[in-house]
Amino acid sequence: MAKKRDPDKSARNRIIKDLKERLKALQPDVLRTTGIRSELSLNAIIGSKNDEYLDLKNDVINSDAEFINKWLSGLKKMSQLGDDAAIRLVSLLRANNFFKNYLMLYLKRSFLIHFDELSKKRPSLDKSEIWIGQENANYGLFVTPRFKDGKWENDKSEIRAFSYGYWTIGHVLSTGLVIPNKNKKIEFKDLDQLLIFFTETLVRNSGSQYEYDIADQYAEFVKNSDNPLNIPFMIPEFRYLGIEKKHKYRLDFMITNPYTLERVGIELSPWSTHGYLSKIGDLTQKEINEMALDNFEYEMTKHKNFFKRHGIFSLIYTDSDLKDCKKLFKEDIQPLLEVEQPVTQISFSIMEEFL
DNA sequence: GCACCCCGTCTCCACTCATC
DNA sequence: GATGAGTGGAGACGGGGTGC
Repeated sequence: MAKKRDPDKSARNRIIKDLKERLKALQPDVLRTTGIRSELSLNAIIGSKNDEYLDLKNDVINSDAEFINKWLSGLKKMSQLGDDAAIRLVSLLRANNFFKNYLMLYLKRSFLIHFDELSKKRPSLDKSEIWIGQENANYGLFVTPRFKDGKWENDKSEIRAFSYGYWTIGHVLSTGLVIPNKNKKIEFKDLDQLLIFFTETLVRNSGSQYEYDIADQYAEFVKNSDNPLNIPFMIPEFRYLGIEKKHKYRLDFMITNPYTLERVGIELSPWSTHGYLSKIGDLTQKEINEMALDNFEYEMTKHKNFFKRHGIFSLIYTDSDLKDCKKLFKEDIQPLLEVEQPVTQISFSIMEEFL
């Protein structure tokens, strides 16, 4: 189904069209003077090296000048290292003005075609895979999942082209949740089905009334939103060790800002499960204090480790907060879900009008 | 060393369907 | 009816791995 048109995107496409026409006009001279057989061959000689000259998976690039600069820096570096294809490109660039002009227009066009992918923050490969849930009911959430050699992995080259906001409701609806080491997925036909699975399977299994309550608030919030697909998915039971069967720690919830990729953990920490000491009738005061210290150390180490390994800061809510989960959700969690896309730094409409 | 296969990159083109 | 956004397939090149 076609989406509503974006005037800035239309302007960008008109600029791309103009660049294509200029490239077409230059092509006969480039092919004649370089001896390259065809347009396809010429484009492949330039384009197939993109991933080597720049870091397509991680670099965030906001202008064609920056893209061309990085590309040429990568080309120079590879030619100095003795790469034959790069040496060939450098010699063509230095000796042939037709080729030089073609290359500059080509790179500019390539940047504009892939502007959406290159200008957004993208998750690194190791942060494109999340495992959630309990020991025998765990699921994987990937950006571009594919099953290969008996396990799930991301299709690396497609991570940057992913069209939904990373770790949003739209993301989960599009990829589903994968079953570890089996070529099976839990897929959701619509939003209602996803939210029911979220509250009644993923969260209810945790056995925490507070988590269940917060999950209900979240589901209501998503249902009432004008644009539910763009809302960050509130990831439940985020596993510290990923797919490993024996888990070390889990976070109650984790929210990722789809634009900045900043992660925030939410830990509901009532005294009854995180501090209360049972069966202490025969223990001395010293032994009781040691037990309490162990509990405290465990909790604090968990949050330090989540930050060190996964870059997650955690907000910890105790009994006084949990007395009113509705208030907690509205005041503390909802603002993390109401994220807005930063204004695009380049206005293609302005470029088209004046340049 | 060579041939082959697979994967990852790119562009072009044909197609569908919403919007102008 | 024309145009444009989005998608998927085809075909190009380059690199790495493998087998002979």
